[in-house]
Amino acid sequence: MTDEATDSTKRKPSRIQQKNRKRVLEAALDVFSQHGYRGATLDQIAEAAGLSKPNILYYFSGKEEIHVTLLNRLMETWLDPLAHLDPRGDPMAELLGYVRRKLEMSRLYPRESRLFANEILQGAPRMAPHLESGLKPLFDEKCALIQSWSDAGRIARVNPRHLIMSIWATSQHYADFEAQVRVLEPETDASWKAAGAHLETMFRKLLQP
Amino acid sequence: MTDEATDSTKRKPSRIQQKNRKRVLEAALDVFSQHGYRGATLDQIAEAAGLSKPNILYYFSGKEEIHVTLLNRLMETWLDPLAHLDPRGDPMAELLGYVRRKLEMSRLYPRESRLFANEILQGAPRMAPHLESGLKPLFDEKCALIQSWSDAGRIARVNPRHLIMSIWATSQHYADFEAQVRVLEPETDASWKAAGAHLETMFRKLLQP
DNA sequence: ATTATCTATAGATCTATAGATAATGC
DNA sequence: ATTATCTATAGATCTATAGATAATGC
Repeated sequence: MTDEATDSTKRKPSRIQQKNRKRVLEAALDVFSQHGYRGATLDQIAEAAGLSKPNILYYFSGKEEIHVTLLNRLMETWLDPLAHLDPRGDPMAELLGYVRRKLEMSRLYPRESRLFANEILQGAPRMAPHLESGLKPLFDEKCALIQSWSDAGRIARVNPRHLIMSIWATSQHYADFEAQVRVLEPETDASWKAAGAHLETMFRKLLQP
Repeated sequence: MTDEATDSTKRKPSRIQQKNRKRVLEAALDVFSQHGYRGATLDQIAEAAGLSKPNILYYFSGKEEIHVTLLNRLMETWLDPLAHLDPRGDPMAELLGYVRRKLEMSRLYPRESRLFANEILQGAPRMAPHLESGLKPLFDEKCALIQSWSDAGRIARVNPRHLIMSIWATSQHYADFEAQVRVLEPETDASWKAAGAHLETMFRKLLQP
């Protein structure tokens, strides 16, 4: 037998397979992050990907599979900064570093941030399981870590859950509400710098023992 | 002449007109806030309003008019807490009061919060003019006020624009990301209390001169 | 031989309107 | 007489598939 033992229906993806699947996902990220799941159409994705609509459905079984694939891929990237909160590091440095990395992700990956925001905003219909299985355990673990730092007096007394949520809220705001930020503070570059300084000050003061 | 001088095509709305328009708007708030503009359908709105679909279009000229009407109405309510930031009050009390009122609005009007979030997230296609004409002047005015408080040493040195955005981000997070908050912190009542305490502490520390 | 792409279109879903009928207010 | 509601449906938009044709890899 020459099959790969795991699944006889699966063939190794060709070069073109891989490349075109990536193009579709890249285009879909654009479209889904801007219009949400239902607001996005295969036509828009096809146009953005430079492929025909039926051709897209040759690579993915349907609209939903594209969306789910994106969400699954992003989950990991998205949790990465939190996962790197190091129990052995200096608490203040670790937490401020986390804030910085999180803001950096908003700056560099605003589409990813908006894709998630859209999904959560609409009740997380396709991501609820992932939140339970992926996010929650990590969240609980890091809350315990922060709690231990707080108990040991290495940072101020603070509610770990709401601390983390505040970090998410403030950093993601700049990506998710970009259309509003742009109106209120048109100087983009300066704005990101000022945001970083502001968040560092805010969380430093909050956490100072 | 017996017409009302302003617009001869307009008649005073009947009792039923007013009541049914309200029912439609109430239902539409439900549906739009959950699915976004394109994700919402007139069928869903009609169902939620308990009216037939053509009947809804008897009261509104189309889907877009319903959405725009909602956004226009909400803008005022939404800006109200910021508008009440009083130059004559005690700076710290005013700002912490603002935080408290803003969080309260998230708790009491999560659908309104999500309606706005959806609109902004998708680039504010139907609200950009309102942001410029309604939000921006008020925002600039209050930023100047906060700056003057900061300059006078009555609160700590702080970037007013990013302070306000942080207040928005943290308070609205609890409404907009409710689906996620629910997973991570299932005890709803306790969560709102803890959120209030957390935000008060955070902004008090930030603003303490 | 297998993989990739295209044209054409089925079938579902949605917004909106036409036109008839019922309810309401003088 | 005017206002409100209903049935039926036009016309647009969308997802997905069928089936033929072209390109690629042994």
